[in-house]
Amino acid sequence: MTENEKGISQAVIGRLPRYFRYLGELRDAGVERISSQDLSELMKVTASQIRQDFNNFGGFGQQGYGYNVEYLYREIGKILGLDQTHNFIIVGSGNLGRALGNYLNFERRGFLLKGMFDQNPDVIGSTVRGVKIMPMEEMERFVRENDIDIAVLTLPKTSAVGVADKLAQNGIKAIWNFAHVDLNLPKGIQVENVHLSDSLMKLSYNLTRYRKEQEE
Amino acid sequence: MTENEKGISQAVIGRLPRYFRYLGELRDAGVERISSQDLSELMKVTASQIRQDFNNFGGFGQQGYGYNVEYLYREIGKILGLDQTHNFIIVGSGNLGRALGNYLNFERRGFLLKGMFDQNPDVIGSTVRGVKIMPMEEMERFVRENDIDIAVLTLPKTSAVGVADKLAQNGIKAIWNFAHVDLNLPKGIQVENVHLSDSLMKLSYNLTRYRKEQEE
DNA sequence: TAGATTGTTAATCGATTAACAATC
DNA sequence: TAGATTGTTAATCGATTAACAATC
Repeated sequence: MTENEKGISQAVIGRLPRYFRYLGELRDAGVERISSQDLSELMKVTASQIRQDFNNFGGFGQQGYGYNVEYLYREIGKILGLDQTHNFIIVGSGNLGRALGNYLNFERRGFLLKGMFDQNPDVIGSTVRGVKIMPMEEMERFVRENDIDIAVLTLPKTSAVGVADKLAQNGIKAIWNFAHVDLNLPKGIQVENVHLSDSLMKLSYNLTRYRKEQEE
Repeated sequence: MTENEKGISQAVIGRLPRYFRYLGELRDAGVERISSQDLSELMKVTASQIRQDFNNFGGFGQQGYGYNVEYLYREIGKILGLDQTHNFIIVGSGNLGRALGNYLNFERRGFLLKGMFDQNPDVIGSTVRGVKIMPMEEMERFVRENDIDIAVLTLPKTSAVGVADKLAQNGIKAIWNFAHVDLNLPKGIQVENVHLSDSLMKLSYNLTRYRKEQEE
């Protein structure tokens, strides 16, 4: 990492996790080094793009040699902030919230589930992987007192905006938003949206379009 | 829709679901017409982009008037293929698979859950919203015999590739892939990836970066 | 008709790809 | 050293924004 990481486009950032995944797999397979050319064939992107992407963060390679897989893997991990731990909570403990709470891989990457919340008395008090589901009323205090960085919003869009505002007021740093609504939070609070139905509609578009083309 | 919808960029397509959502909300709020200017302020994009996007599919507006909300909403729905029904199955009936199976909104958009599959004997035989979870061995036959368009893959990446290949061989048209692996399917089979951990890493990057900037 | 606003062309901006000199 | 491959500049491509004539 260099001093100047500002202004790196979201296009580049969006590709980092995929590089990270491929490099992790190469490392696990015992591969020591790889050239941008070989990686490009594996990942089906251009070698040019790979080199440009990495060079946004400084030089990780060596002329005539390529990239050291282990080193590059770790550096990208650092860029992504995976060398640190982040405490997170899940707000909305329905099916999706509980599914995410059960997903163990997040822990491996340094994301630690500290609490879950819901307003449904039937689920309050039960646990997911040892983490208690608490009533919504306790959320604000909990965020303040437990050094919570990230909140995962898996609740209906009607309540999502209000909850997000409360979280913002209590010092949350980032929101992973699964509610089907755009949140409008103060600059400085990072929001990453996962709009599942949008994703399904995109699939539907491509499916429909392809069919029509076949009919022509 | 015009005859020539080929070559529409994925950038445009990716924005359609968001237009659809805003227009649906406007319609529900009883708004009859809207100008690209007003919509641009609401959605925080440029009016130019809105007009360009819509004009990819032909003219939906009227000079001096703007766009009729109801009409535009329906037209975008059609473009997205939401005027048709699609049968889908869920392969992998763990927490995430069951969460998606319980998500009722898909039904409202014409996506009909016809079957779920798993290899775990503990869940086979149980139901999600009346839909039975069947053993994996029955998947191929089921796809062939029940006019299944879309398969949702919510299973570990180790089995995802093999299952996707089987689905392809049995005539699946589209795959909504939640497994953390890139599928490599014959051209013509649409794939939409939802890589949740990639999304979380992006959030982590932005969070980490913002912090570093503050420290400077 | 006059005013408003689209549809569309032109200008700009940014991202991707190509090329190659630097260097291991 | 010669060969390989990066880092980086330059060229191309595509997407976004601006401008405005067409027209309701």
